[in-house]
Amino acid sequence: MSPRVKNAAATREAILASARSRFIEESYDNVGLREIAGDAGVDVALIGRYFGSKEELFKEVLRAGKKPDWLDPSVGHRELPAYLASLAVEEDCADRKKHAEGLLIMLRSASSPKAGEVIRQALREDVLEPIAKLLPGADAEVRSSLALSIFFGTNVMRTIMAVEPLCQCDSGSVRGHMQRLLEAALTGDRTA
Amino acid sequence: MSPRVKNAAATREAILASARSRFIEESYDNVGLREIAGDAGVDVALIGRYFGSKEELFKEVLRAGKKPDWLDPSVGHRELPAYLASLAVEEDCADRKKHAEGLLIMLRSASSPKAGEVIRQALREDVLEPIAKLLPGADAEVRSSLALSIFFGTNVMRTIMAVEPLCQCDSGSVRGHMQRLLEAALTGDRTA
DNA sequence: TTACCATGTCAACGATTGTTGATTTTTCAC
DNA sequence: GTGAAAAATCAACAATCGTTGACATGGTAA
Repeated sequence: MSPRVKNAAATREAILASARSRFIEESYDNVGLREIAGDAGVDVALIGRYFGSKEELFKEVLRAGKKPDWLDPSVGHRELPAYLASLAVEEDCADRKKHAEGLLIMLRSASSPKAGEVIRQALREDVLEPIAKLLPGADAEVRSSLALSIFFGTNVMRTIMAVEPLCQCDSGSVRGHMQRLLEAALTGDRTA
Repeated sequence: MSPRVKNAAATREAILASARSRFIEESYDNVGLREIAGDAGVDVALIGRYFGSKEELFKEVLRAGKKPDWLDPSVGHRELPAYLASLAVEEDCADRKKHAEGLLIMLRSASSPKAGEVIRQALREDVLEPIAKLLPGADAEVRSSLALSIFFGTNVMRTIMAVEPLCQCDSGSVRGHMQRLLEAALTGDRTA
């Protein structure tokens, strides 16, 4: 077959985009390099040439999707639950949707030996610590982790387990539930 | 090598036990039949003979681990949060530990195409519906799903993502957090 | 003992995977 | 236009996987 037009930057970007799309919908182990290459309209070997290995491609997908300032510092810790809840169900805002996809990528491939360590580090540095820095109190890290538990838990049920009651639920309702749970997670009060 | 003692029931059980142990600690795709057979001290081919295929072996692991009456009907829906919270951290009670392991198996392999459908069905029939049946109110299924979201979420963070603040946390503390979140999930009140 | 069937082992298949080296094609400077 | 380098393709590798059929071994009833 006749080779495609030559544009290193563009094909690299195409591979990266295809990889991201695949990793959003399937686990690290269940995504083949040939699928990614096929989506990008490129031969498999190019992935090795541009990214070295599958693991490094995955690393690059994570790195390309992250934004250091994703957590708007202007949001006080009081508005954080609503903010994180909207992050989970927002379809309009491209930024939030992209960030939610990034978390979904981590969730999907979390139990893969190859991708696991990369994910754990990215989760710690890019997600957990920024949230914890916004929280007052001593056990900020614990509550930050709990908040992410809420996010991952609902995403497991909705996206991976495809549990109908939570899938068919309208976005507003889901957002309400998540906000309530996030408030319980972030404010460590024991009013009970 | 000289064949082992011949005991069909025992070796079948040994394979099942080894498979369960492996599936608790690794994803469906990352567990090889040769590992399972090795743990059981058995040739790989025996797995095929006794269980047909890897997928059916996995199905059998799930089926063997389930208990129809795991949710004590005597527990009122008021005590349910504490009951489910203890399920997550209990190390003493063998029954609860076993059931928690079963949920962990589902969580670990949830994003595997082969095991996914089996898991979704087992989760619906054996976990979600029993909980929902115990809950009063109209949206019992939704709140049941939310409760399981809490369980899966914290387990993702603690076991799969290995997030330190939640791992090093003492069991009592984790149980307290989970109970608080489960109460928020199960009682759908909007007191805010 | 001897025949027989259940039980267990061995070896290999076909398919798929990530990866690599050689080859071809395009692009661009001279 | 020509040559060299970048870009892309092709072909094949080695490893692993689940699976299967042929073969060997054990227990057991006649």
